[in-house]
Amino acid sequence: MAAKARLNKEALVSTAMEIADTQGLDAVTVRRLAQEHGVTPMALYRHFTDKEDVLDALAARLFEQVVIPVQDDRAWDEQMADLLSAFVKVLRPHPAVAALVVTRGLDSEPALTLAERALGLLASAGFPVEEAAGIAGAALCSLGALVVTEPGGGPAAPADPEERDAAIRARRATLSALSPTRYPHVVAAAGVLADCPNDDAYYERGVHTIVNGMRYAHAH
Amino acid sequence: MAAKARLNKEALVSTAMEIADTQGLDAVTVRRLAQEHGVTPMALYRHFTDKEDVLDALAARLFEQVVIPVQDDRAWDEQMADLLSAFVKVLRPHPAVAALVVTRGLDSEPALTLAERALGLLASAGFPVEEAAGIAGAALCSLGALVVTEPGGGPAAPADPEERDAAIRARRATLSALSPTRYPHVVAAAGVLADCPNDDAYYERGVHTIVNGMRYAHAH
DNA sequence: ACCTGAACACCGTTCAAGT
DNA sequence: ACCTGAACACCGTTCAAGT
Repeated sequence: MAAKARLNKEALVSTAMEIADTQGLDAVTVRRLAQEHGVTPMALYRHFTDKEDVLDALAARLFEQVVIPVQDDRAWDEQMADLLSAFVKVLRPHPAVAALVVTRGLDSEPALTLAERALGLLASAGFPVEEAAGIAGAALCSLGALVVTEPGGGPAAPADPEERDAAIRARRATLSALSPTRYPHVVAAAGVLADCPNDDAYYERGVHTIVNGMRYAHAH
Repeated sequence: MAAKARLNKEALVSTAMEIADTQGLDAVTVRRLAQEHGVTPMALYRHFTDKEDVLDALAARLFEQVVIPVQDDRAWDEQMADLLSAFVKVLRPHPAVAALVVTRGLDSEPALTLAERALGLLASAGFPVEEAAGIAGAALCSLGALVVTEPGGGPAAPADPEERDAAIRARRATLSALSPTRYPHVVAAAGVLADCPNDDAYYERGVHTIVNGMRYAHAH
């Protein structure tokens, strides 16, 4: 990662992504990013106006990677499920960065292409614009929230697998030690709550929950 | 806010909440908190192990305030809607702190009393434990995500109303200026997207979307 | 145009010390 | 037991300067 060519924005975002994935979002630092590229911190300010701008670019990179499924003649809800699944697929490998999606919303240009598609599907279903906007925004943010809670996710992620497992064990122990009379269901679910199995089934359920909520709103 | 009595944990959390609400989450600082109580930064470390611990306490304070509705003999889904509404009611005045709910999950003791109730309702409906745990966690986090996107919400909130309005105007201008051929639906919804009306109806829809997703999963 | 260097006003946190 | 004070290793960002 030594300074080879000229300082490049895309490359900077890429290493920011790597740092976020491995050390958590808090480790993404102007100075750290500069150092990783063998350059002075101030050199970054030629490509970003702010640190905020760096994080915006990081979130935008996520949206860029979404492979938006081609439009076909299936029902709107089936296509919506595919669209949301494509989004989740991109978010899952980057739980720390998913927090940015939740807190920053859909400001970048790549995010808007995704939003455009979601709004289009809702419009084809007959939703009024105001309702569609609220529903689409909520859906995308909720999916972000789903991914953020991935074990070892979040802004201050313990990415070290050993440390991660220790944290999960500690959590399960705390939950199991709760009063079974006051928290019967929490204690019963201690195992699942401590290391909630954020597997394919978990996310499929999340997507289907959201799509079905849309179906419900559609049917009044 | 001068130093009167001895340094008090509850009072510290209260001023942390005020700061978060008015200046955003980033303004919540160990040094700032100490200064506000007329005390040295290190004095806080008698009440909190970490800055993380301060933020955990801040999130916990939110869960404490939730007035959990008393159990009655209505259907599980109606009671669930009330429970989630009670949670949203507490989150709404504190959009910046809601981000902590999303990223930190349900670790505190007050959060677990809320989770216990949600799990109980799902169990009474006949959901298997693993599924119930995933659904309940996702529901609460999603509601947090809904509130975080409140205009002027999020960790770096421009709480100054004048600045907030300026940001909204700027966003609407950007969205309206997009290519209407590439982003027809986004442009059409520019007004709503820029200052999405996070009113009662918006949150009611959010709650109902989630509850109905549960109903769907229940019916397979 | 692109990058450096020194400086400033902040952070969280340590360690040792005071009362 | 509770708090202070000085210090350390970090931040983001400014301004002026170099090539």
